[in-house]
Amino acid sequence: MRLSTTARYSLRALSDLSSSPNNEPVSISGIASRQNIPVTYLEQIFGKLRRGGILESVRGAQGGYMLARPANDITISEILQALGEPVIFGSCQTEKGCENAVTCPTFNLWRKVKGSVDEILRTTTLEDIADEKISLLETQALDPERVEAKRKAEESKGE
Amino acid sequence: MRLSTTARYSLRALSDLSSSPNNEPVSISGIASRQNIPVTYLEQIFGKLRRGGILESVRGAQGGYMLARPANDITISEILQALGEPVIFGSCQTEKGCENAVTCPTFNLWRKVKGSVDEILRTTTLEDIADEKISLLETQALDPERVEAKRKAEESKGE
DNA sequence: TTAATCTTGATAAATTTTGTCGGATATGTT
DNA sequence: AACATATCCGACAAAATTTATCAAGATTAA
Repeated sequence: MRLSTTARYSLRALSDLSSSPNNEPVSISGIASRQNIPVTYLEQIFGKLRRGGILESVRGAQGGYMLARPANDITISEILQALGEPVIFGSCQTEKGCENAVTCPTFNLWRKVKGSVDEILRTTTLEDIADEKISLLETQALDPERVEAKRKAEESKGE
Repeated sequence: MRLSTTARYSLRALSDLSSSPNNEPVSISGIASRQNIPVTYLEQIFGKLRRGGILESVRGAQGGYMLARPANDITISEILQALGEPVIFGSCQTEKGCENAVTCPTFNLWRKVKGSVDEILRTTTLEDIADEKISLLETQALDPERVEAKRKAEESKGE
């Protein structure tokens, strides 16, 4: 269960893009060199993002890319969707689905996990990550080590 | 962002294993044929699970595998860990980590997502999935389509 | 002893991801 | 018009990962 580098490149590139002055197209080569991403690879990615309605482009000299909408109106979920990187945990969750979902013991588990992840991705916008608006408290509350420590504390209390 | 078939095979196989009468070792070939998993592949997987403390084995004729602990004491998180399938979303979350986590705009996002997923995997046991104990209500509340529908309903209400 | 079964390591096949290349098209600037 | 800067597109290549197979060995019940 991991995130592709395509997705990571994309978020970094979009973050870079959205932190530059608006209304002016930004060239791929600039972003690529600042973010240390292969130019030709980023071209492909931006193509997808454009076709997916995340970016708009201006061709020709002084051209480049810009956000199709304000950063606070673009969710991470949309970005991943435009990249064709669906969040899938069970085979139940592929396009064609899985005929034996009813009897599959893991169906509900993956449904729950996917729902939880989707919830976060759908409520986080590009602006949030560009401005690092995600509350540190919020992330700490979910920090595995802290949760584990808390669990153990309660466990030993109950004994 | 997807789950490997190794992980899916494993959960199905373990689910099969834990639903058979205790104390008796179950052969790989039996599980493989019931669950339609390549025998030799399942051998590899069970090897990892044994070394990871999830399974115990009995060699020789009438031998096979059995759970090293009660099913309600084995979490999904542990299983994935034994398989060497860490839940990783940012490069920040690899073993070696990522030196620029402090300035990385996506660090907090992936930390939050990972925390949320880990929380579920850590609190769900093998028994839960074998018995399908995960509440249907719980999964429906997180169903993407329902959440989306709800969101839209509230949106149009507010206009 | 024999048959069943796990154990291990190497390797092969398949698939996916990541990255490259060549050329086409568009457009501002000189 | 000529040129420089860019996006655009499809095919391809390289690398990595996942999935699967194979062969030979070790263990043990019957």
